[in-house]
Amino acid sequence: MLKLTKKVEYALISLVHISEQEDGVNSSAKTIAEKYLIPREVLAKILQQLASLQMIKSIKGPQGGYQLSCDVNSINIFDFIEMLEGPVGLVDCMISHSCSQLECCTIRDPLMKINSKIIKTLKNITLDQLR
Amino acid sequence: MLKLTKKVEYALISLVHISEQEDGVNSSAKTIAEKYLIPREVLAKILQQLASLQMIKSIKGPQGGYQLSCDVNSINIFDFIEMLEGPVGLVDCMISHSCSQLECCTIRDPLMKINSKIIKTLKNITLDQLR
DNA sequence: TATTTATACGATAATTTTAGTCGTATATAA
DNA sequence: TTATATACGACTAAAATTATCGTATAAATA
Repeated sequence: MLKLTKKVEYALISLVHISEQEDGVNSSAKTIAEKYLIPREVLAKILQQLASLQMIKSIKGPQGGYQLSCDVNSINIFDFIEMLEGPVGLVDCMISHSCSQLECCTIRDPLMKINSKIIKTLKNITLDQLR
Repeated sequence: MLKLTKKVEYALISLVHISEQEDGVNSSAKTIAEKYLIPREVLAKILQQLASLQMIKSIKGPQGGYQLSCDVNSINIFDFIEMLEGPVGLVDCMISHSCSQLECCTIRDPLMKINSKIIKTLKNITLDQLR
């Protein structure tokens, strides 16, 4: 609980890697996977998702791979996580407004405050700060 | 991801409930389970764990149940979570010092800082603040 | 133009974590 | 003695996460 998924972890590592390449240099899924010991297929899909989110652009064919196509200093970690994983919250009712406890949990309000603080923490860090 | 478990959720709801009872009044697992729509057996075990952690004391037999036996204002949420679920961290290497990425993830240091901030947030809130 | 390298993507499988159930034992109030 | 309640181990189910497989497509280059 309270953990990041491997998907987010792998995505962060990859983005940092890609953002550290010099202009015009491609990073392929294979290269990154081998360097950071990430299963190739898993990483491939994550990079595809990052590409569809316009964070990186793909170059097909031999010598192909990915290049950065966003400002890593203008994207915060919380937004990044939600782009990859969808809505995030400490408990379901922060996300979906549906509460399995019919009269709704007595602790919702305080949990919302904690939730906000955690989100604030994550929003205050941009991707370039991971480099 | 980044979610509390139902176990923690149920435990918090129960503790708040129990802490709101007048002195000498017992709260049974059945009562709490029914009031908050929590599966009885699941709740029973959580309450047993809270009892073994000395946070509540159990009274067996008819009219039995649980009573508060700790200072809810001296226990913070982070410690509470770890008492119930064990070590908590954004990524495994914050907990076990083992990193599946042999040369260790390039993003470990910045993640540790984020981790610390989240822990600090949780440590700054005591259980009585949920009431 | 055939070959190699690389991305694209859907389907599915395996694993792990979380959540819930069942059965039986024990204590105690009335 | 009976009903009520906790104690606890074993087990099952469900959900989320992680990993694998197969096939298609694009493009560089020999």
